[in-house]
Amino acid sequence: MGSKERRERDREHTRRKILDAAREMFVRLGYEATTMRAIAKEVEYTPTAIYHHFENKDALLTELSAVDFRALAEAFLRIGRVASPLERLGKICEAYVGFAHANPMQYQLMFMTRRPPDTALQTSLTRGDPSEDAYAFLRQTCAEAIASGLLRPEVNDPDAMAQMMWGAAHGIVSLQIVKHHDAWIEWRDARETARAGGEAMIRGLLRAPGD
Amino acid sequence: MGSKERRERDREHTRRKILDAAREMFVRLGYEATTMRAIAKEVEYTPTAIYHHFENKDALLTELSAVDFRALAEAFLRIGRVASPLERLGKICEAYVGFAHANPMQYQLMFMTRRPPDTALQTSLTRGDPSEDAYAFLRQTCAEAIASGLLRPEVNDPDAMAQMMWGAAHGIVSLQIVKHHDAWIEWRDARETARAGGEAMIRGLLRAPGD
DNA sequence: GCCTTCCAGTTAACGATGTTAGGTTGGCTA
DNA sequence: TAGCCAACCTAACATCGTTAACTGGAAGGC
Repeated sequence: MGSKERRERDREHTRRKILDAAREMFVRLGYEATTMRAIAKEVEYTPTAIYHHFENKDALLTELSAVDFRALAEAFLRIGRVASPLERLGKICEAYVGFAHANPMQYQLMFMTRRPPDTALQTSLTRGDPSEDAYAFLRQTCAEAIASGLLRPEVNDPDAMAQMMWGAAHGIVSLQIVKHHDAWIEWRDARETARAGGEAMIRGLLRAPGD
Repeated sequence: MGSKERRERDREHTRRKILDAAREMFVRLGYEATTMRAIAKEVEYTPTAIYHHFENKDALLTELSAVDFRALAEAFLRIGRVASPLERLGKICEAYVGFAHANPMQYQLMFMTRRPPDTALQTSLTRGDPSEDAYAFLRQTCAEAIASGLLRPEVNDPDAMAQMMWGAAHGIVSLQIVKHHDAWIEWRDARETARAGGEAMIRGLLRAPGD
């Protein structure tokens, strides 16, 4: 006995090896440029062996992305609940841009690539739970900011506000990921730009003083 | 005589046909999904014939993108110079998001796809000239806004400000292009979100009243 | 202890892709 | 009229993701 467990462990082991190799190559070369054959060679298997562990190339990406989404949500969770919603919003922006800066390729796969509509991601991640879903965390913070009464009366929709804040941060980092080679633009540091942009946007949402 | 001109006209004609077919299919199916063979079939040529008019598939995309970049710059030019820089900034934001909304696939190819560092785009478009370069137009408007003295003293860098504004608009529209299928987010209308976000950001850059 | 079953992994192949080498043809120029 | 050149074609190459069919050896039942 115990053999079944060992088999299962072995299977999990090679599965892990494939996943690790795929991650490394996706990050280094990009998704399109890494080949199933190259991944197989890296882990010293035949290309077809991968298909015994994953449905197809996209499934590799999907599984890796789920890990990254969770990592981002965890980075948000580390911000904690101590600060005021407005302070927290600034820290979320900072953490988000820091994540993108540290993992540009993962970021590209997570937020800059159109995926087929229904991947296994749906089932793998619990949506709406702020501990696993970064958007839910952001949205909740926006809702608290609105509830605090510090914001202008016309900003009363947590989703609209979350999408505004997310968009501002995402736009700044993603433009640089795509275009930072275009030397005809004098690019400023993305983290600094995002910080200033986030601050400006929050300030612009604030109820005018003495109102 | 005149035959040389006719030949040239013919060449330009088939070149145009190829370009048109490629544009239509890129927009309808996306860049990766449209095939040189499919384009060739559409214009009733052999795949190899395309290579007599364009270096490769990427060159098709590059040439089409140059047209789109010019179209965007023209849309900006139509805003004119009448309004105050701050008003103009709002209109730029509106025109930008409108363009993205009207041509999502082109937008994706222009601003959401990493391109090889040096394409022929460099030579085809005059950079820095606001009449052909949308970024230059935006930057100049930011510079005028700064010069107007209405903004906070710490915002004094036209490039940083331009990248902030651009990023905010780009982020909101590009997130929706990539993620609007993810039904677990209650997406708000991108144009409305971008309008409100742009307004908020400009307001947040303003010098505090009575300062 | 033997026989069956299962399964990780293999070999070989399929169809599709972007692209190239090497013709062929038909009109222009000298 | 001879030659040339540009436009286009046929055939093919290397590579891609993926599938069908097999193999070898261990697991499990009798």
